[in-house]
Amino acid sequence: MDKILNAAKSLADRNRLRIVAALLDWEEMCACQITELLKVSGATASRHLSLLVQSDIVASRKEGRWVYYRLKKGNEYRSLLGWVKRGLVASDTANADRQILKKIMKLNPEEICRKQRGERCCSKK
Amino acid sequence: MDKILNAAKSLADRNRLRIVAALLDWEEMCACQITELLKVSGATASRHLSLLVQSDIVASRKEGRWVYYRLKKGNEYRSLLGWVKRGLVASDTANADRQILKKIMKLNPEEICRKQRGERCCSKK
DNA sequence: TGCATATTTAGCTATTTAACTAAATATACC
DNA sequence: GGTATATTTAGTTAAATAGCTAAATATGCA
Repeated sequence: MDKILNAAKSLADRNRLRIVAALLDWEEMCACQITELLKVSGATASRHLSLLVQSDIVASRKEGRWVYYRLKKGNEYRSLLGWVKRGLVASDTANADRQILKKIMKLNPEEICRKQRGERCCSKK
Repeated sequence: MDKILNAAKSLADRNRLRIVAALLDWEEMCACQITELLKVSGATASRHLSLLVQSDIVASRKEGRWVYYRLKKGNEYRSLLGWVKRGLVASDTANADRQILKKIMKLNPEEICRKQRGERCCSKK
Protein backbone atom coordinates (compact mmCIF):
# COMPACT_ATOMS: atom_id res chain seq x y z
CA MET A 1 0.00 0.00 0.00
CA ASP A 2 2.93 2.32 0.60
CA LYS A 3 3.75 2.59 -3.09
CA ILE A 4 0.24 3.70 -3.98
CA LEU A 5 0.05 5.96 -0.97
CA ASN A 6 3.29 7.71 -1.92
CA ALA A 7 2.17 8.10 -5.51
CA ALA A 8 -1.13 9.60 -4.36
CA LYS A 9 0.69 11.95 -2.00
CA SER A 10 2.93 13.02 -4.85
CA LEU A 11 -0.08 14.03 -6.90
CA ALA A 12 -1.88 15.63 -3.97
CA ASP A 13 -0.22 19.00 -4.42
CA ARG A 14 -1.13 21.60 -6.99
CA ASN A 15 2.41 22.43 -8.02
CA ARG A 16 3.42 18.79 -8.41
CA LEU A 17 0.30 18.16 -10.46
CA ARG A 18 1.30 21.09 -12.67
CA ILE A 19 4.71 19.48 -13.15
CA VAL A 20 3.12 16.19 -14.20
CA ALA A 21 0.74 18.03 -16.52
CA ALA A 22 3.67 19.83 -18.12
CA LEU A 23 5.56 16.57 -18.60
CA LEU A 24 2.52 15.05 -20.28
CA ASP A 25 2.88 17.74 -22.95
CA TRP A 26 6.66 18.14 -23.05
CA GLU A 27 8.65 14.96 -22.93
CA GLU A 28 11.56 16.41 -21.02
CA MET A 29 12.15 19.53 -18.93
CA CYS A 30 15.10 20.75 -16.93
CA ALA A 31 14.85 21.92 -13.33
CA CYS A 32 15.14 25.58 -14.22
CA GLN A 33 12.30 25.35 -16.75
CA ILE A 34 10.08 23.85 -14.08
CA THR A 35 11.16 26.51 -11.60
CA GLU A 36 10.23 29.11 -14.19
CA LEU A 37 6.79 27.56 -14.76
CA LEU A 38 5.88 27.33 -11.08
CA LYS A 39 7.42 30.70 -10.11
CA VAL A 40 8.81 29.31 -6.87
CA SER A 41 12.37 29.20 -5.56
CA GLY A 42 14.73 26.69 -7.13
CA ALA A 43 14.95 24.88 -3.80
CA THR A 44 11.18 24.45 -3.69
CA ALA A 45 11.02 23.13 -7.25
CA SER A 46 13.86 20.76 -6.47
CA ARG A 47 12.01 19.38 -3.49
CA HIS A 48 8.81 18.78 -5.49
CA LEU A 49 10.82 17.04 -8.17
CA SER A 50 12.61 14.84 -5.69
CA LEU A 51 9.26 13.71 -4.26
CA LEU A 52 8.02 12.83 -7.74
CA VAL A 53 11.23 10.88 -8.38
CA GLN A 54 11.01 9.12 -5.02
CA SER A 55 7.48 7.98 -5.76
CA ASP A 56 8.73 6.64 -9.07
CA ILE A 57 6.47 8.76 -11.25
CA VAL A 58 9.28 10.86 -12.72
CA ALA A 59 12.81 9.94 -13.81
CA SER A 60 15.79 12.29 -13.84
CA ARG A 61 18.88 12.48 -15.97
CA LYS A 62 21.88 14.66 -15.38
CA GLU A 63 23.61 16.37 -18.28
CA GLY A 64 26.39 18.72 -17.34
CA ARG A 65 25.07 21.44 -15.07
CA TRP A 66 21.47 20.64 -15.90
CA VAL A 67 19.14 17.96 -14.62
CA TYR A 68 16.34 16.84 -16.91
CA TYR A 69 13.08 15.26 -15.80
CA ARG A 70 10.53 13.12 -17.64
CA LEU A 71 7.62 10.86 -16.77
CA LYS A 72 8.57 7.22 -16.28
CA LYS A 73 7.57 5.02 -19.18
CA GLY A 74 6.46 1.76 -17.51
CA ASN A 75 2.79 0.84 -17.84
CA GLU A 76 2.64 0.62 -14.08
CA TYR A 77 1.38 4.19 -13.98
CA ARG A 78 -0.24 4.19 -17.41
CA SER A 79 -3.81 4.20 -16.11
CA LEU A 80 -3.02 6.74 -13.39
CA LEU A 81 -1.48 9.14 -15.89
CA GLY A 82 -4.35 8.53 -18.27
CA TRP A 83 -6.73 9.58 -15.55
CA VAL A 84 -4.68 12.71 -14.85
CA LYS A 85 -4.48 13.57 -18.53
CA ARG A 86 -8.22 13.22 -19.11
CA GLY A 87 -8.92 15.29 -16.04
CA LEU A 88 -6.67 18.10 -17.19
CA VAL A 89 -7.95 18.49 -20.74
CA ALA A 90 -10.54 21.05 -19.69
CA SER A 91 -8.62 22.55 -16.80
CA ASP A 92 -8.09 26.30 -16.68
CA THR A 93 -4.87 25.98 -14.74
CA ALA A 94 -3.47 23.44 -17.18
CA ASN A 95 -4.45 25.56 -20.16
CA ALA A 96 -2.86 28.67 -18.67
CA ASP A 97 0.29 26.65 -18.02
CA ARG A 98 0.31 25.48 -21.63
CA GLN A 99 0.53 29.08 -22.77
CA ILE A 100 3.36 29.82 -20.35
CA LEU A 101 5.16 26.65 -21.40
CA LYS A 102 5.05 27.59 -25.06
CA LYS A 103 7.29 30.53 -24.22
CA ILE A 104 9.47 28.78 -21.66
CA MET A 105 10.21 25.78 -23.86
CA LYS A 106 11.45 27.96 -26.69
CA LEU A 107 14.37 29.01 -24.51
CA ASN A 108 17.54 27.07 -23.66
CA PRO A 109 18.34 26.33 -20.05
CA GLU A 110 21.09 28.96 -20.33
CA GLU A 111 18.64 31.71 -21.19
CA ILE A 112 16.18 30.69 -18.49
CA CYS A 113 18.80 30.54 -15.79
CA ARG A 114 20.14 33.93 -16.86
CA LYS A 115 16.61 35.30 -16.67
CA GLN A 116 16.14 33.81 -13.20
CA ARG A 117 19.42 35.26 -11.95
CA GLY A 118 18.38 38.64 -13.26
CA GLU A 119 14.97 38.50 -11.63
CA ARG A 120 16.41 37.38 -8.35
CA CYS A 121 18.95 40.15 -8.58
CA CYS A 122 16.45 42.93 -9.27
CA SER A 123 13.29 42.08 -7.38
CA LYS A 124 15.02 40.26 -4.54
CA LYS A 125 11.67 38.54 -4.00
CA MET B 1 -7.38 20.75 -12.00
CA ASP B 2 -9.21 21.06 -8.69
CA LYS B 3 -11.20 17.91 -9.26
CA ILE B 4 -8.11 15.79 -9.83
CA LEU B 5 -6.29 17.51 -7.01
CA ASN B 6 -9.10 16.77 -4.58
CA ALA B 7 -9.32 13.18 -5.69
CA ALA B 8 -5.56 12.76 -5.25
CA LYS B 9 -5.76 14.36 -1.80
CA SER B 10 -8.54 11.97 -0.88
CA LEU B 11 -6.34 9.00 -1.71
CA ALA B 12 -3.25 10.48 -0.09
CA ASP B 13 -4.07 9.14 3.36
CA ARG B 14 -3.54 5.59 4.53
CA ASN B 15 -6.90 5.23 6.24
CA ARG B 16 -8.85 6.62 3.30
CA LEU B 17 -6.96 4.30 0.98
CA ARG B 18 -7.95 1.43 3.26
CA ILE B 19 -11.58 2.50 2.95
CA VAL B 20 -11.35 2.52 -0.84
CA ALA B 21 -9.61 -0.86 -0.79
CA ALA B 22 -12.39 -2.28 1.38
CA LEU B 23 -15.08 -0.91 -0.93
CA LEU B 24 -13.34 -2.53 -3.91
CA ASP B 25 -13.97 -5.89 -2.21
CA TRP B 26 -17.31 -5.19 -0.50
CA GLU B 27 -19.84 -3.31 -2.53
CA GLU B 28 -21.38 -1.47 0.38
CA MET B 29 -20.38 -0.77 3.97
CA CYS B 30 -21.99 1.24 6.74
CA ALA B 31 -20.15 3.87 8.75
CA CYS B 32 -19.84 1.67 11.81
CA GLN B 33 -18.28 -1.16 9.81
CA ILE B 34 -15.66 1.23 8.48
CA THR B 35 -15.07 2.61 11.98
CA GLU B 36 -14.54 -0.96 13.15
CA LEU B 37 -12.06 -1.68 10.36
CA LEU B 38 -9.95 1.42 10.94
CA LYS B 39 -10.12 1.29 14.73
CA VAL B 40 -10.52 5.04 15.00
CA SER B 41 -13.27 7.12 16.60
CA GLY B 42 -16.57 7.36 14.77
CA ALA B 43 -15.98 11.07 14.29
CA THR B 44 -12.67 10.42 12.55
CA ALA B 45 -14.15 7.77 10.27
CA SER B 46 -17.01 10.12 9.46
CA ARG B 47 -14.59 12.83 8.48
CA HIS B 48 -12.63 10.54 6.17
CA LEU B 49 -15.85 9.39 4.55
CA SER B 50 -17.07 12.91 4.02
CA LEU B 51 -13.82 13.78 2.23
CA LEU B 52 -14.21 10.76 -0.05
CA VAL B 53 -17.80 11.79 -0.78
CA GLN B 54 -16.80 15.41 -1.41
CA SER B 55 -14.19 14.34 -3.93
CA ASP B 56 -16.85 12.29 -5.64
CA ILE B 57 -15.10 8.93 -5.27
CA VAL B 58 -17.64 7.52 -2.84
CA ALA B 59 -21.44 7.80 -2.68
CA SER B 60 -23.54 7.58 0.46
CA ARG B 61 -27.05 6.39 1.12
CA LYS B 62 -28.99 6.79 4.31
CA GLU B 63 -31.19 4.00 5.57
CA GLY B 64 -32.75 4.56 8.92
CA ARG B 65 -30.10 5.10 11.53
CA TRP B 66 -27.36 3.80 9.27
CA VAL B 67 -25.44 5.42 6.45
CA TYR B 68 -24.05 3.15 3.75
CA TYR B 69 -21.12 3.95 1.49
CA ARG B 70 -20.03 2.56 -1.87
CA LEU B 71 -17.64 3.52 -4.67
CA LYS B 72 -19.21 5.66 -7.38
CA LYS B 73 -19.91 3.75 -10.55
CA GLY B 74 -19.11 6.24 -13.33
CA ASN B 75 -16.18 5.43 -15.59
CA GLU B 76 -14.72 8.78 -14.70
CA TYR B 77 -12.67 7.11 -11.97
CA ARG B 78 -12.47 3.68 -13.59
CA SER B 79 -8.80 3.93 -14.51
CA LEU B 80 -7.88 5.50 -11.17
CA LEU B 81 -9.57 2.71 -9.23
CA GLY B 82 -8.04 0.13 -11.54
CA TRP B 83 -4.64 1.52 -10.67
CA VAL B 84 -5.45 1.41 -6.95
CA LYS B 85 -6.77 -2.14 -7.23
CA ARG B 86 -3.72 -3.45 -9.06
CA GLY B 87 -1.43 -1.74 -6.59
CA LEU B 88 -3.20 -3.32 -3.64
CA VAL B 89 -3.24 -6.93 -4.81
CA ALA B 90 0.10 -7.69 -3.19
CA SER B 91 -0.19 -5.26 -0.30
CA ASP B 92 0.29 -6.57 3.25
CA THR B 93 -1.98 -3.92 4.71
CA ALA B 94 -4.74 -4.69 2.24
CA ASN B 95 -4.45 -8.43 2.86
CA ALA B 96 -4.55 -7.97 6.62
CA ASP B 97 -7.64 -5.80 6.19
CA ARG B 98 -9.27 -8.50 4.07
CA GLN B 99 -8.99 -10.91 6.98
CA ILE B 100 -10.47 -8.37 9.40
CA LEU B 101 -13.25 -7.56 6.95
CA LYS B 102 -14.27 -11.20 6.63
CA LYS B 103 -15.26 -11.08 10.29
CA ILE B 104 -16.71 -7.59 10.32
CA MET B 105 -18.90 -8.12 7.28
CA LYS B 106 -20.53 -11.17 8.80
CA LEU B 107 -22.10 -8.94 11.46
CA ASN B 108 -25.09 -6.61 11.16
CA PRO B 109 -24.67 -2.93 11.88
CA GLU B 110 -26.61 -3.56 15.11
CA GLU B 111 -24.05 -6.03 16.38
CA ILE B 112 -21.09 -3.88 15.41
CA CYS B 113 -22.48 -0.78 17.05
CA ARG B 114 -23.26 -2.74 20.20
CA LYS B 115 -19.67 -4.04 20.18
CA GLN B 116 -18.35 -0.51 19.75
CA ARG B 117 -20.45 0.85 22.58
CA GLY B 118 -19.20 -1.96 24.78
CA GLU B 119 -15.56 -1.34 23.91
CA ARG B 120 -15.89 2.35 24.49
CA CYS B 121 -17.58 1.66 27.80
CA CYS B 122 -14.95 -0.75 29.11
CA SER B 123 -11.62 0.42 27.80
CA LYS B 124 -12.46 4.13 27.84
CA LYS B 125 -9.62 4.50 25.34
C1' DT C 1 -43.48 13.30 23.09
C1' DG C 2 -39.30 11.47 25.10
C1' DC C 3 -35.40 8.35 25.15
C1' DA C 4 -31.75 5.60 22.91
C1' DT C 5 -28.41 5.64 19.52
C1' DA C 6 -25.82 6.32 14.74
C1' DT C 7 -23.60 9.89 12.55
C1' DT C 8 -21.85 14.55 11.98
C1' DT C 9 -19.96 18.99 13.43
C1' DA C 10 -17.07 22.01 16.50
C1' DG C 11 -13.14 22.92 18.90
C1' DC C 12 -8.65 21.50 20.23
C1' DT C 13 -3.72 19.54 19.83
C1' DA C 14 0.07 17.28 17.55
C1' DT C 15 2.07 16.12 13.27
C1' DT C 16 3.03 16.87 8.53
C1' DT C 17 4.39 19.65 4.91
C1' DA C 18 5.15 23.62 1.52
C1' DA C 19 7.49 27.66 1.25
C1' DC C 20 11.53 30.53 2.08
C1' DT C 21 16.80 31.69 2.85
C1' DA C 22 21.34 30.23 3.43
C1' DA C 23 24.76 26.85 3.03
C1' DA C 24 26.56 22.75 0.67
C1' DT C 25 27.48 20.05 -3.49
C1' DA C 26 28.57 19.27 -8.26
C1' DT C 27 29.81 20.64 -12.82
C1' DA C 28 31.86 23.81 -16.65
C1' DC C 29 35.28 26.59 -18.01
C1' DC C 30 39.42 29.52 -17.45
C1' DG D 1 43.40 24.82 -8.91
C1' DG D 2 39.88 28.69 -8.83
C1' DT D 3 35.58 30.95 -10.12
C1' DA D 4 30.83 30.91 -11.73
C1' DT D 5 26.62 28.71 -11.53
C1' DA D 6 22.76 24.84 -11.42
C1' DT D 7 20.86 21.98 -8.15
C1' DT D 8 20.27 19.96 -3.58
C1' DT D 9 20.24 19.87 1.45
C1' DA D 10 19.49 22.11 6.15
C1' DG D 11 16.99 24.74 9.01
C1' DT D 12 13.03 27.70 9.97
C1' DT D 13 8.15 29.28 9.86
C1' DA D 14 3.33 29.19 8.63
C1' DA D 15 -0.48 26.61 6.95
C1' DA D 16 -2.94 22.25 6.38
C1' DT D 17 -4.64 18.14 8.34
C1' DA D 18 -5.53 13.72 11.15
C1' DG D 19 -6.70 12.46 15.45
C1' DC D 20 -9.34 13.07 19.79
C1' DT D 21 -13.52 14.48 23.00
C1' DA D 22 -17.75 16.70 23.56
C1' DA D 23 -21.77 18.65 21.72
C1' DA D 24 -25.23 18.74 18.07
C1' DT D 25 -28.30 16.38 14.61
C1' DA D 26 -31.08 12.83 12.97
C1' DT D 27 -33.68 8.63 13.19
C1' DG D 28 -36.34 4.64 15.42
C1' DC D 29 -39.20 3.20 18.78
C1' DA D 30 -41.88 3.02 23.33
